[in-house]
Formats: sequence, structure tokens, C-alpha cells
Amino acid sequence: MPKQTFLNLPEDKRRKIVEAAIDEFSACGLENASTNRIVAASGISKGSFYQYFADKRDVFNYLMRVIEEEKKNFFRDKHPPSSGQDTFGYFRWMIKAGMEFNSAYPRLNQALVRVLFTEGLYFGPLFADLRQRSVSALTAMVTQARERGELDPQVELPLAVLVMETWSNAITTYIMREIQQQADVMAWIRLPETQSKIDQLLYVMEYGLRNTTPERKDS
Amino acid sequence: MPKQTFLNLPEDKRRKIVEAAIDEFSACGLENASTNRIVAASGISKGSFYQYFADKRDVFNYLMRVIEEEKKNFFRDKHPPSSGQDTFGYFRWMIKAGMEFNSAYPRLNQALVRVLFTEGLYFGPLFADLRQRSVSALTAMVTQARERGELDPQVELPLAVLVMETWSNAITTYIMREIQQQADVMAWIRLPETQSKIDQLLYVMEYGLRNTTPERKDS
DNA sequence: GTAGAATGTGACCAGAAAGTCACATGACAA
DNA sequence: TTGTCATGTGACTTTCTGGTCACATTCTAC
Repeated sequence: MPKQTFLNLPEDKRRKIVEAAIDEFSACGLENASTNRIVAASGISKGSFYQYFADKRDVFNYLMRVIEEEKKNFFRDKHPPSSGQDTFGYFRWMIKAGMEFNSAYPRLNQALVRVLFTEGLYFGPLFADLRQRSVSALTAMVTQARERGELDPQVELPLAVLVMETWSNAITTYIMREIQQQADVMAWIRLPETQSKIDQLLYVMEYGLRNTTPERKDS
Repeated sequence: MPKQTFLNLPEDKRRKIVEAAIDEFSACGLENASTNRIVAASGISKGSFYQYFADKRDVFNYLMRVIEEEKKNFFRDKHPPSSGQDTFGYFRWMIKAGMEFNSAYPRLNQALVRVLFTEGLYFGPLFADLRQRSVSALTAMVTQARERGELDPQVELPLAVLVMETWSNAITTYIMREIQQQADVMAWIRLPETQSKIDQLLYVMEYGLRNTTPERKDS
């Protein structure tokens, strides 16, 4: 919730501030970010900053809101795969669409991932609602899978959600780590090797690591 | 590498400093830890601190060395399960032994996990060697599994390592999160529910989420 | 034009950080 | 007792932080 003065600002000035904040957050995280540096990098005065935002948390929340909006738009435009699809197929599609989105806004995403995951805030109380939304979406998906008989009946529902959440997070952080070293991120994401890596990962999520082909000895 | 003066210190004074450092690191992480607070909590003077250690990083490295030593002892005493065991069984044993170890040193482990994972240092260059050792141990294990035909031949070796690493880390952070809220950690770890949760998780790692019993339609 | 509101500014404040250093204390040897 | 050396101390410096505020500038309505 930035103040009105910020929203009234000319587009390019606003952008400059946002860019500076993104740089700062992705370099230092939330706790260690310095308003002084953000101010210096964006070429505004200290006083102006506090006329736009309450504090650096406020800036971060604003970035969160922006990216959530963008993500919504992105997923709305990108039509989900043909209905009648298997739930695992749908999850695979979602993961890949998420990857494309992340690579479309690499710096912004990097800042958020850095703060949420490597600063541990994702699991903290601050972003409990964000996580709650993500978990309940996954729960809906898993419930559907169970109803369709796609899910191993031995696996309890919350566990399946945990597995999917873990992989979703792991893939996100993995992508973000790669993005730091890749020149053309979009190209890298669409590389057959990259795609096949993710496919394999999701294959393991579905079928596990164990070789079940020769004979299955249940203990 | 604390200085000799620290190592000459009487046992209880040394312990007090270590405890204070553990508290500080687990509460604030490495970056945000304050030597001032550590000094105040351990009842020594600022000057003494710098006579014992170079800086807070030095303290942290010392804690790392201590825990590594303890872990080595712990695993040496706890005999691995009967040989001839399946690799997945061995991994399962290792995970559980690791859990027991973590619950035996909950505060120290919490400090390290907090710094390594939630501060993202585990993936940074600072602890690259630590991670390297862990990855190469897993690689050896996976290679053995492949040779024995236990590993799904469709899964590439580095991917299997990644999967195991991810779960190992996920379980560790999960345990640490729980430990913060549990009174009797050891009891909690040995609870049938806890054990079964971990078992289920590792089951999913082996066999995946998908229901393969009714009929297997390969696409 | 001119009044008045909105916006912009950077010197300034208090607090905390890491790290230093001249000095105090204590232990032991001669 | 005296001298020497290791250990202990906290006031001090420097540098940073988030945040404020009296004042300057710009914009808008008249």
C-alpha cells in the first residue's frame, strides 16, 4: 500500500524506484536491504521516499502485489491445456507455465524468491496467507486426482500436497539459481535439455526413483 | 579457527559463549547476528570476544566444525543396518539417523539450518565444499543403486542425486520447524505418527505419487 | 499575476553496528 | 617484592541504519 503520491508519479520515475528496490532486495534480501541505497540508486531524496512509502516493507508488499497481478494476467492469457487432461499433466503444465513466467520477470522474481525462500519468510507468519492460498490450490488439485483414482491410494492427501509444494518450490529456486548465470533466460528455459530435466523431475514425482520393471517384490 | 586464548578458557566460560552464539545465530541468522548481543549474553567484554575470535564468522565456522565432529561420532557409534540391505533402505536409515541426531542437538542444529538454508548460504560459494561432500556421498549411493538395478533406468544419475538431496534438505528443514514447537523433541521424533510421515515421504520418493495398480497406460 | 496546497529536499537525529586500544587485573617467575 | 607477560575491560571511533522535519520548489486554481 504505497501512498497516493507514489501512484501519481510519472511512469519513468516510478519505474526507476521500483528497479532500484528490486536490485536492492535481490542483492540483500528484505532484512538487510537499505532504504538509503534504494534512495541513492533511484535518484530521489530520503524525504520523498517516506512520502511514497511507509518503509521498505511497504515497498516489498507493493512488489508482491504487482507480481501477483502480473501472474494472474499471464495465466489468464495462457490457456490451460485441453480439458479432460490428467491431473499430473495439468500440474506439469502449471509448473512449466510458472517457469516461463519467472523467466519473463527474472529480476523481480529473483528478489521475491530470495526474500521468501532464502530468508525463510515464506514459512513465517508474515506470508502465511500467501502460502495458504498456494497450499489450498494444490489441495484442490490433489483431491481431484484422488477422486479420479490417479493418486496412489496409499498416499495420504496432505502428504501429496507437501510433495507437490516441495517440488514446486525446489524447481522455482533451481530456476532462479540458473537464471543468475544465464544470458538469455527465455532461450534457456525453452532448451530441450532444460525441458527434459524438468520432465524427468516430474516423472520421478509420479513414478518414483525405484526400478519397478523387472519384478515387484512387495515387502 | 578460534584463537588459542579461547581454547585455554575454562570449560563453563567457553560453554556460555557458545550457547550465547547459538542463541544469537538461531534467532537472527549469520548476517544479522550482533557481536554486541553475543558478548552481552555471555557476560564477557567486547575486547575479550575479539581476543577469542576474529569475528562472528569465525564463531560460526567453529560451531560448524564442532557439529561436524559430533555428527561423525554419532554415526560411527550408530551402526548402519545389516549389510546386504537395499540402497533405498540404507537411505531411509540414514535419514532417520540424521533426524535423531538433529533432535539430539536441537538448538545448535537450528542455528546452522537457519543460516545454511533460510539464509541461502548452503547454495552460496561459502559452503560449496560442505555441499560438495554431501552431493558426492549421495552420488556414490545412487551409483551403487544403479549398479544393483534398483534405480529406474529411465532416471539419469544426477537427477536421482538432486531428488535425494532435495528430500534430505526438505526433511531437515521440516524437522527444524517442528522442533521449535515441540517440548520433548526426542519423543516427538520417535512418535509412530512422525515416523510414518517420514516413511510415507520416502515411499513417495521410491514409488511416486501416481496410482499404478489398476492398469498402466504408457503414453 | 498570487494564494495555497502538494511535492521535493538533504541536513540532522538517535540508535546500533563492528572493531580498536590504552589501561587494569591477575598469575607466575625470579 | 618486583618485573613480565597473558588475559580482561569498556569507553571510544567510525560507519551505517531508519526516520524526521524545517524549509525550498513546483503545481493548480483563481
